[in-house]
Formats: sequence, structure tokens, C-alpha cells
Amino acid sequence: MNDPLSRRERQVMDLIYQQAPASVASVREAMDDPPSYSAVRALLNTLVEKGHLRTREEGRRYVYLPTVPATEASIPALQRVVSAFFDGSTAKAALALLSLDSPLSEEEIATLEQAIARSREQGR
Amino acid sequence: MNDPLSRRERQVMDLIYQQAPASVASVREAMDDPPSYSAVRALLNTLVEKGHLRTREEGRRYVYLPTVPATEASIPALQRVVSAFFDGSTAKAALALLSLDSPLSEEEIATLEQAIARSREQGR
DNA sequence: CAGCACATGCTATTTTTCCAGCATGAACGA
DNA sequence: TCGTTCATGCTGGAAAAATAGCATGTGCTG
Repeated sequence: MNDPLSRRERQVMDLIYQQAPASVASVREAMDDPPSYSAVRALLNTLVEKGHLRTREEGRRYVYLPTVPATEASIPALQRVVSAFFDGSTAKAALALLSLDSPLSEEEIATLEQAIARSREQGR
Repeated sequence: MNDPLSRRERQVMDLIYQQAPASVASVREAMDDPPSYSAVRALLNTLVEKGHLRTREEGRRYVYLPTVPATEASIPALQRVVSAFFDGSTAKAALALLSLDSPLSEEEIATLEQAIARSREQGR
């Protein structure tokens, strides 16, 4: 469960997180350079074995979902980026994030400001 | 150059970004489960071949540096996280980032607020 | 019913990744 | 000078990953 994923495995996990419950076919279609149907299926199966995915029977076929919710799974991913590229500083990372593709909506900005205000509160 | 990295390769790249110019030995020491010296060297060499690293002669030995600076390399990494876990919303991602390990320093907060202000300006 | 579409389980094969070992060469100290 | 240390280049091979293929089962439709 806690072992690092192979290249394809990560790619598939990312896609599944985007698609919520995903079928083999839908995952395959989302891949930019899709291998055979069997290959995708094999990947999904190993991910199930490793505990990252679980299946649900949806009608006649299986549908795959992450065992760990996105909000939780994002934490190590964020931490990795922060520590690899931003010298461990979440603030630097947040800054880079905001300059990625602004503009943000007024609502998003308000939420962020609240979060920052809370952070300021905590800091004293 | 633009192909995805293998597991080990990614791990090594992350470490190199953290260490700026890094020697084989220092990379190896930073690995939690280090393989032989030769293995690390082989990895670094393939990364050089793939164009992700370059070497510099430092005294008698080589030292490895990323060909792409961290700020630039962080962009696709951030985008990946944003699109995989936050539904493409950088604001959501930033929020998650800020709640990672607060509190931030007053200075960091100020910088963030400026960034948000700029973003608000742009948005209208 | 017959055949097609589409799903699954399982397995075999190719390709990539990962790693260790050996030969070699330069600096340095006894 | 000679051996030790630490670097390099190179190569072979085990282990893991990625992919394809086949057999099979089920529902739907002409």
C-alpha cells in the first residue's frame, strides 16, 4: 500500500482521481498514449492488489474508485512538491501556485483571504 | 527529455533539486534506501543522457545539476497535483497547501496577501 | 437462435528499470 | 615509490513493469 507507484500506475491513479468512479474504458480513453485494453485492466488490478483502488460492481461491469479520498491523497503529493522544489516552504509553493493561471474569482480570493487571516491568528 | 521518469529517476531528481549541485555520494546518502554507489551513478548518467541533468567538473569529480531551474520545473509538478486532486482549481490547491503546516510567518503572509491583491486587480 | 459487443480471468512475452561488479586512472599520504 | 582512496567508464543480468493475447461468459439484437 505504501510503496511507490510505477510510472503508469501513477498516471492511472491521477486519472481515477479526476474521474471519480471510473471504468476500464474511461481510464483508457483518458490516457494520451493508451495501451491495449488488457494492459489497462492489468494495471487497475495491480492497483487494487496494492490497496490503492477498490472495485464496485456497477451493473455488469466493474468500476474503480480510490480507497483514499482525494483530499487525503493530495497531502503527500503536495509535500513532495514543496520539499523538492520550494525548499520546504509552503508559502513559496502557494505563491507559485497562485501565479500559475490567475485570475481567480472573487469568491476564491475571499476564501483564500480568510484562510490567510486564520493563519495570521494562529501565528500569534 | 520530455519522457516521463521512472520511479528511481524521479526520486533522484527531487533530491538533486533539494541539494542544488550534488555529488554522487551526497545523492546516495540522501536516499532512504540507498542502492550501491554504482547504481546511483548509473541513474545519474541516464538522467544526463535524457537531458534532465548536466555535469560540472568540480575539482576531480563530477557534480550534477538540473538543466531546468527549480522554479520552472515546479510548474508541471504543480499542475499535475492541481489537476489530479483539486479538479483543476489552483485556489483549492492553494488552500490545501496553506493548511498543510501553518503557521506562516508575518512576512510570508504579507507576500501572499500582495499576490492575492494583484490577482484581484487582474480579475477585473 | 446466432452473432455481435463488451465485459472478465489468466498467462506469456517483450521492454524497461534497477542494480552490482570489474577495470582503470588520478590524487594523496606513509 | 607504492598502496589506499575515491573517482570514473562500462557491461551483464536479475527483477519489475508494461503490454498483448486468448479463453470465456453474458446480455442484446436482428
